[in-house]
Amino acid sequence: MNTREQILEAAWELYSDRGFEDVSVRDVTTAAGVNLASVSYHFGGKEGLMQETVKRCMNPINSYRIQLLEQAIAKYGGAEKLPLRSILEAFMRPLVMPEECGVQSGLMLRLVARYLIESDYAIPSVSRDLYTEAFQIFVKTLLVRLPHLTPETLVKHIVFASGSVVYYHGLGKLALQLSRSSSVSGDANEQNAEEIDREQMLCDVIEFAMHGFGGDTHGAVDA
Amino acid sequence: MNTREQILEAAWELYSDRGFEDVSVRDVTTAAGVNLASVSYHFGGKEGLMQETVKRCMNPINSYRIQLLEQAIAKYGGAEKLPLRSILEAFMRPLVMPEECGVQSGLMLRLVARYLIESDYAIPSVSRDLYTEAFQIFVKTLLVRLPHLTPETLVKHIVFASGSVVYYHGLGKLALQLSRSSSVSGDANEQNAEEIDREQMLCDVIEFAMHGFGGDTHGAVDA
DNA sequence: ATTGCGTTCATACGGCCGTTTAATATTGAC
DNA sequence: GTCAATATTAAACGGCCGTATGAACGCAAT
Repeated sequence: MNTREQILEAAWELYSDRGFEDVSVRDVTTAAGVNLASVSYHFGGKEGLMQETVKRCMNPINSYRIQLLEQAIAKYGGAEKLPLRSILEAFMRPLVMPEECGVQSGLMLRLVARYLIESDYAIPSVSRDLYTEAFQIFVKTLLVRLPHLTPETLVKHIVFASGSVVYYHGLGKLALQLSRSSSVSGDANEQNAEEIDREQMLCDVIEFAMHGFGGDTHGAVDA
Repeated sequence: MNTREQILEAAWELYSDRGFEDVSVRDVTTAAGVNLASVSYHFGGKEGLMQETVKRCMNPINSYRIQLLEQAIAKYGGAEKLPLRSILEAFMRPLVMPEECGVQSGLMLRLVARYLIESDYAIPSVSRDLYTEAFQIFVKTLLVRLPHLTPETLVKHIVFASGSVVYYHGLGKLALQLSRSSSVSGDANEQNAEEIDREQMLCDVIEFAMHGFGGDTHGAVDA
């Protein structure tokens, strides 16, 4: 029964690092130290392994989102008193700090981004319900706080905010290099040593998005 | 000499639609109606074709960004009088309306997103200089308008804004479905008929980002 | 001890991949 | 018309891919 977990763990790491299409079943089983046929046996094939890998990552994220939102509502004693900042943090923190809900960080955002693009933005059916639930809860809660905005506008802004954090996670370091380097570096694409401070990044993107949300009202932003 | 162009055109379409790894050289040459070996002859191999395809798309985008910014500066008679909105539009419009600079729309954002992810966010060296130039020009211009912000902050915000538009372009329709559908639809992932109004989307994301930029100053946002 | 079942194993299969080769066709300068 | 340079072609190469197969193994229940 350990084989299944070993496969998932190796798959998670390889897929995040190199993408789905580029990683063969042999790569996964070799890294996991199990037999080639185990993937067919446990997951029915490569497609099944891919979906299971994404599911094991997306589901905790969406559950954690809902959990954080409920905690915040309880803390402030009702959705109507909930600061916009707390709502946004509940939605975005699981993306930036996935290890807080048991998902290995660092590779998560890239894995999800890969999957969404390669699958033509089709969320795997095993995760779709949970994804839908989380989305609807947040729209409803935001509607209490910002009743003058339409649900469509709220959805739009949530997607904007998510895109900000996902994109920055991927391109942030590169962009900093590009903006600095006055064509200093000889050979291109050298890896930058300094890691991005994720807590700071979360804070920044929340700040950015908060003004985007509040911008329509000029006053609903608190704290 | 026509063969080269036919290959590039077919490659562009197939790569954007199905991804780089998933499209074989045979797929491209068949769609282009040319011989299989032509790719090796004209581009040295698949990698060369991929880079050339991305280059033919990114370079016009970055050139158009610079062009729009210069036009706006000329219109307002100096960078110091340039509205923040115009700067942001100059940076983002080429992403949303690539056909204005000769790049087929619709598939462009997906192609770039795919390439960046699959190449580990390494911009092809053939486009890196132009990309760097555009980025530096915009940071410099923004610095004139928002002198109280650090270059690092500006870079961050530019990336945030770009992520918003890219992400929304990919997930916008899906997110709308998810937020609406109270588990109405039986079979998942049905294609939504209504197309997103791109001009409206550009306007929305500029509005969103503008408040994010201006949010730190509470007053620098004009018009 | 043996039966039955879930699991793991080594191995083989057909298929598509990217690239190469050598022959042929096309072109343009002289 | 000749000849070299450029461009296109058909065919083949070795290699890795995902999957299927049937035997071997572990182990509880009988």
